[in-house]
Amino acid sequence: MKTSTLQDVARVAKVSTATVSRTLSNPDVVSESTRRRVSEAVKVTGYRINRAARNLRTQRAHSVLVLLPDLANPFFSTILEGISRNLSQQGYSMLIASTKQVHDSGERLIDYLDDARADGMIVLDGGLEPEIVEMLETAPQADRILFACEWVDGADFPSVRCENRRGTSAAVNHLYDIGHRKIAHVTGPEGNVLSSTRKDAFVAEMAKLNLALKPEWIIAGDFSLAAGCLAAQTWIALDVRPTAVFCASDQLAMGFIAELSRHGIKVPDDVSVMGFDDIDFAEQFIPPLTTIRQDRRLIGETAAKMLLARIVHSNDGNLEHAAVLPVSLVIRESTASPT
Amino acid sequence: MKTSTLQDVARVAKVSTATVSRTLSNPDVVSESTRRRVSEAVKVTGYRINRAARNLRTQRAHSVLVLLPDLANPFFSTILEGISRNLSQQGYSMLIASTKQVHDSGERLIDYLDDARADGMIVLDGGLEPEIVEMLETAPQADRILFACEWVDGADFPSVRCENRRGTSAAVNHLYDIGHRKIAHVTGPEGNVLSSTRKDAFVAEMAKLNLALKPEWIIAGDFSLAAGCLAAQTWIALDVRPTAVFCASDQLAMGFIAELSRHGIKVPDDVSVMGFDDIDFAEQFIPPLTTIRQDRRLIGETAAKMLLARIVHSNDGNLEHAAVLPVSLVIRESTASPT
DNA sequence: ACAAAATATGTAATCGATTACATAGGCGGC
DNA sequence: GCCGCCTATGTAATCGATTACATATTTTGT
Repeated sequence: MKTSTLQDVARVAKVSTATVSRTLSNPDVVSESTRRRVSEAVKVTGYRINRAARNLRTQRAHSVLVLLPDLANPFFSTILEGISRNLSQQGYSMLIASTKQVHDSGERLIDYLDDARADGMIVLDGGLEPEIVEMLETAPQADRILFACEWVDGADFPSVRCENRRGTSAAVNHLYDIGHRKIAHVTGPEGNVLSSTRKDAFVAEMAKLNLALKPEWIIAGDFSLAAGCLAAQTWIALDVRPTAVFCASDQLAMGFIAELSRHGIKVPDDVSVMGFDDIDFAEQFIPPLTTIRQDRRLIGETAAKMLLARIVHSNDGNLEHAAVLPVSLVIRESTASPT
Repeated sequence: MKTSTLQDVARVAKVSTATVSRTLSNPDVVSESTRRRVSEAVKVTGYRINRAARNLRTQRAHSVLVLLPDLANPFFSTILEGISRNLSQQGYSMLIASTKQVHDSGERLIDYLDDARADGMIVLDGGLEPEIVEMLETAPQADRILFACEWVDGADFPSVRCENRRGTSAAVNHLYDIGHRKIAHVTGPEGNVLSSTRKDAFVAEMAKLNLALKPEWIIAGDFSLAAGCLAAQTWIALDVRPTAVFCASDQLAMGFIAELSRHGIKVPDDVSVMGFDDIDFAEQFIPPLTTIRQDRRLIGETAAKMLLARIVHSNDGNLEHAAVLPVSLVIRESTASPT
């Protein structure tokens, strides 16, 4: 049973292929009666559009590439869900690749756009190497690239972000409000925009509250559980231990707490610990994690919406260039007043 | 700057498009000198193949759809990484969709294959509704559908699985070996093949060891953290509390332990708890989780390899139909001898 | 009632790569 | 020197949908 084509439908409905095509993509311009005949013929033949043919003719791939730093990182799955939901509503498919892998395989990122595999690209990785960013910026398809969550300083791509500064300041203020005066910060990876944004905001907020901040209270990490463990060891070794720790990610916070617990140090009794992100597990962690919540599904949906707008009205000047999404403080049990 | 086509390359190299195409896809049949001229012309023109055109002509999408039960579930990300790695090596792209979403949007799953969007499908969801399974089975493209991790009882799709029975028996034996005689089991969701396979294996192993097994020691769950919490409440309420609990997933085990901890019950001091999967977080959990490890990346790679073999040699009878991948017992700190 | 406009449909070119078939040239064998 | 074979390349049809343009038909305005 070969799949049937527009021709087959046309034959059955006794009209031209042009009419069938119009009926399907722009029903208003055909008469009621033909519309019915064609619909009937579509049903009879079991016609399915051949996307390769349409893509060739329309010069559209009807799909979008989503680029992750690392597929195995669960942080991104909810974002993907948001993206996917929005794309599929509009008849677009979602391609996934990881920057690591693309890089390893020697493929050029821009190829996905160049070779008509994807109409646009959502990049969830602000850590692309400068020469790759340069390549993306100068590519003719640069206006169909959008950054989400992370971004690249100095490059002018449209982007979706969350309120990193406000989230950081809310975190510091929460700790301040419940009585902490010595607060440490575990950062994300060196060179990452989120890391530096949150670190800068942290320093600024501490200054604003007139809190002392020793250099060694800023502990370098990299968003991972493992880095959180290391950071805990660093904290343990401090002469003066801050009574509260604001971590740049929930995973860091969990690793931090896990390591403390191995040393018999209790959270929040002995030290308060906060994360950032509100990943699914944060609520189930022991203790449940106080954190800054990002609506990851919304980030995904917004990114998809903005990118599709650019793909569809590529020449329109009135396109939103940056969306900043709200975050919120979620107080659970990993923070408490110092004793 | 329009992107250049085969025609452009042909013009520059002063050969026909046929020769250019051959040079690119089958260099052996063209002479050394033309090969050089064409390569040069490709470089000069910056030629990139147009995949839509090739896909149309070759009747291949050069992409594979991966279907998840739920995009937001982190269990799958490493599997995806394995799939993606293997696909991109072979020049294939990875499309992602979730069964939930496809279902909600009223799309038919088979459409992805029908309309030339994807050449094959890797399904990570054994819980598809019977009418959907029926549709997939009877579709002409049924031989390009492969199940991984989960499968559907009664349907005869090629599949990649892990040794669920052996893993379960290893778990029970570990608990037995360290001295437990009363062992409970928290199951996965009703109707899921993994749930029933593991439950049956659990019952069988208990019998083999001549251990008593009260019906209420089999607690219904659904792989989630939340279900683990509920199961803990059930366990707490038991007249006779088993001294060890084997959970059908790591998330269950974590929820279980988290809830116990809220009731002041210590793991492994008061009860031993095991999971299944060895998700990334298991090692960092407090206490680090004893579990059965599945190599999720290998599952993904194997699935991709098997599916591609079917896509490329669709008529070959010698195709592997089922791969069963090894699991291993990982002993950490959530299990100990009963006191 | 007739020109003009609006509506409905058909004809055929087109998107860009692949490939069956045709052809040309080179070479060896007899 | 002729035939056949092999190699390298070109010609042109093809995949299936879209759409500019042409044409036929109906409606509208005066």
